[in-house]
Amino acid sequence: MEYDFRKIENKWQKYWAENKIYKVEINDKPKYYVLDMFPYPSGAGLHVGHPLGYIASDIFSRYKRLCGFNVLHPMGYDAYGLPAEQYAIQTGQHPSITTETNINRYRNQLDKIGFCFDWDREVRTCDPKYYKWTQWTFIKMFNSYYCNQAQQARPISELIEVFAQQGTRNLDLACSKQMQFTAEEWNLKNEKEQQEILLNYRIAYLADTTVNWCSALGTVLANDEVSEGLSIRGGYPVEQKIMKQWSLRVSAYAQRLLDDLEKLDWSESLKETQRNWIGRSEGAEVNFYIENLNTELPVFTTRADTVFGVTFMVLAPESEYVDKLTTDNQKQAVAQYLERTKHRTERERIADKSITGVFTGSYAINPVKGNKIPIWISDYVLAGYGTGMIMAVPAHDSRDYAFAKHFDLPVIPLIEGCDVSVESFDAKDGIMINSGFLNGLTVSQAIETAKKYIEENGIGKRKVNYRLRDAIFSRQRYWGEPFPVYYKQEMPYTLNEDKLPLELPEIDKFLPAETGEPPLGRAKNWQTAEGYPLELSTMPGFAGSSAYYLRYMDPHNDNRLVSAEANQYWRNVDLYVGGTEHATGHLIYSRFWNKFLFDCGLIVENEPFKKLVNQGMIQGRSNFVYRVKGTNRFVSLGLKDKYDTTEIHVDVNIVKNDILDIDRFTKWMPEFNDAEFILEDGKYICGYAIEKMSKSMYNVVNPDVIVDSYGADTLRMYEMFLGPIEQSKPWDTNGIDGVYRFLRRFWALYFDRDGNFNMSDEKANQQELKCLHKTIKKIQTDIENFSFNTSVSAFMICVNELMSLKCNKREILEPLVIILSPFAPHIAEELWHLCGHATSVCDAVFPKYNEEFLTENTFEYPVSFNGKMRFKKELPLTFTVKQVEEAIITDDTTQKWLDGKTPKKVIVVVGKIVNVVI
RNA sequence: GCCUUGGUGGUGGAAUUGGUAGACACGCGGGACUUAAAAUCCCGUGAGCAGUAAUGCUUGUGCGGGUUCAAGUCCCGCCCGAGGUACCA
Repeated sequence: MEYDFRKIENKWQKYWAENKIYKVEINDKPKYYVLDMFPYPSGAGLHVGHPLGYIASDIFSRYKRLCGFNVLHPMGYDAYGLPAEQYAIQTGQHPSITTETNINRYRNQLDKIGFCFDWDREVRTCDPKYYKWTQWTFIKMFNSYYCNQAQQARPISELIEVFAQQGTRNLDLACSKQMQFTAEEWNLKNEKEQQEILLNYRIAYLADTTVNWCSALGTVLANDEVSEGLSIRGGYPVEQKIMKQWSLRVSAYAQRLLDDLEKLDWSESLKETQRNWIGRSEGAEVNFYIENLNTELPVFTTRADTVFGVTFMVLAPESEYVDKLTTDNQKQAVAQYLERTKHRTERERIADKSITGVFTGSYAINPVKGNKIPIWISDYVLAGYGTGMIMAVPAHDSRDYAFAKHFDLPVIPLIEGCDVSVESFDAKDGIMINSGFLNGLTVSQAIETAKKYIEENGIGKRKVNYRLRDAIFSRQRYWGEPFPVYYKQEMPYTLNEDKLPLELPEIDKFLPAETGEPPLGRAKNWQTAEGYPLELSTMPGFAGSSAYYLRYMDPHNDNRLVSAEANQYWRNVDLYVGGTEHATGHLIYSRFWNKFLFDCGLIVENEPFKKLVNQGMIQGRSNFVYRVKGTNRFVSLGLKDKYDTTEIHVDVNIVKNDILDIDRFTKWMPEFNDAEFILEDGKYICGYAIEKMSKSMYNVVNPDVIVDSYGADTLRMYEMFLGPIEQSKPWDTNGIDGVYRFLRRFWALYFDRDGNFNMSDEKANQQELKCLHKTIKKIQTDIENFSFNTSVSAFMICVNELMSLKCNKREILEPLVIILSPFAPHIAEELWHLCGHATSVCDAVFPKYNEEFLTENTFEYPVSFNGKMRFKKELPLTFTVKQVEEAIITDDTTQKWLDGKTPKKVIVVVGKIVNVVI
């Protein structure tokens, strides 16, 4: 019987769906949770790169299930997003319709690949039943503060009580800006004033913040949504602007996010990316006395040792101290400078590195040296980092150096023997000079000594700074979760939980309102029953994706985010598979979100994703044809140098193994109808290039096309065979035939010459058993190591061997079906049923290998030695002492190493590798 | 600049973690079957040299050194690619 993959795949996909084979419930087996990053359903549908990670996780899920685990492997959709909204703006079609259509298309494509998802647990972030819990968590965050002493989020009600009793005394709280007040002061404040203060401590808070404003998109963006001054989506310019926005106090969790990375089984590079993003730096906050303000201002430095070399101070243009420090005669110059920097976008600032700045007119006093130093303003200092002001040490910081040279400020070298006439000396080694009590120390000693001095003399304190900022949580868009927030006396209050979900209202147009308000400004009656106005912004994309993994545990629960029982059982994700592009976005937010819920005692695990595997990107492999200029003649790749040609992208779907299907090409586009061809060896060979997979390059390969012509099992195995899962690689169908052939050969093992299903019950011999057990062992270790490309090879070797042995024995072939089933579930299911089983192959048990069949021939040799060696000559399966001796002696290096001694015990494995013992 | 990764045939990629480098697959060459093609199957395939041949020898994992009986793998110094990050004080 022929291997009819269409028939087989349709049959079993239907069977799986109808019988809910992959439905999971809590039971008494051990659990295993495998999660894919859920997709944003874009209009373009899935391309061949998307399923790569899904296939890997599917194989793993199926394998774990065969090993006796109760495997949770759900799927859903990250359904809020900009493309649907932009499409809505252009066409007027409601984003929910676009989203629904796209989801259906995705589902259709996913179903064809034969995944073992439990679709009963599907979630969509735009579903009110789902986002009810996103809003609910937001309310929790609004009603919490972060206690630095306990390193934990706590209810805000607790803080209100403390304020009423002791004010801010003895408190160490995460906040937007340091505040100090007594209980009396607190108690005298009115409701609005108290609410204002509380916003400074809430984990979800509303505040004036410097934000990335993208006017082309009409919304603010988070740091991870901006790269090099351009928005990641769309590539529009982004500028810095101060706006009142919702933020999440992620920075409070910086240290925990950093520390807990240690426990995670993630790739080193991903952890490193997160460490960089969190950006912990240890240093000190040093107070500088400001003469004309009669006050002290702190600056942050990691180089406290260089305090004797401070020759000026620099303030960020956005700093709140700019006004206070500007003296009357500098007012105009400063105003001019601010005007200029304000209108520069982030991108311009990066592109144009010319040095700019202006003197404020004020001076500070060096706390160790007592001299007067001028205070400048420059945009090379960032308002959002440290205190927005720096002490400049031009001799040992290249940026300060450039500034000093440009404005002709003094440079004082602090390290013995360094030459600062042309550039600064940034390295942290050498012996200190010109530095008072630090003279003669090494730099690292000096840093420590200086910090100690600063603390002991009340000049400042040790301080740890983080680069990680709070996440801006408002978006001026329509297609997102509404905030469960209303305003009373201009202060935000959250809705009662029983009002949730607060559903997204209908609006007539999806553009911002004429008033300049976000789109929700167009909604009618967007207010509470009492008539208080509701928040007009919506939440960003990461709101819905931060805790979706919890919702899968208990997706239909309307009373809890997740029941204690379900959470106790499923705990957290054992294996998370997805792209590395989420390293500084989703994967930080999700960890933060999870830790917050953990602090609230709502969930049992403090990290969401134990093990994480990043699948590589699949790039496109474009094909080209070469048109002779000014004609409609096309010349094959090998001959193109003889002509003057233009390179034209050609649809990769009409090219096979770089050979152009001429017939289809002429029909592809009208202009090619009468094309002529200059062939080589009767074929038209196309050129190729590796590029991003995109429509405009005609290199998008749709998985449906592959499934149609080769079947889902071939697609699955081929995607795995392509190379290591973490590696990026171009999609290249050149090898797919090999995998297809393998499956057909595999199929043929189970059928006799006449095409009848045929297995014998005869006992397997040693060789057949070895072949099987070798394969079981290899596949098992490969799956556990996520090395799927080598697994596919192992199957190929196994089948080739069994074919040459003409093996048709049940004892061998039946276990083989089971170990193949994670990779090619359809063909395995068919064969499993043909073997006479009534239940699905996924309920079988992964066979155990027997080491006995794998090792042979242990041989005792009468002399002494220690170490490892190998034979140059291969030994036969059975051999004599003499043969061993000969084998050893023929090997020069071994002989040299033996140095006249003779081994005592020689262990031979499969005639090859030998352990030799003294 | 800093951090993280990689660099192996014509191509994608293997290598039990220090033990016959190039598994498996593609491609290519040769053959069988066929009227023919497709499909299928078999043989060969890193490079170089010698031989009628089985085979033998030399060389070979980005470059240069080192450790070791033995290095793609470990150590030192470079070169190149990919990704992350960057006026972060």
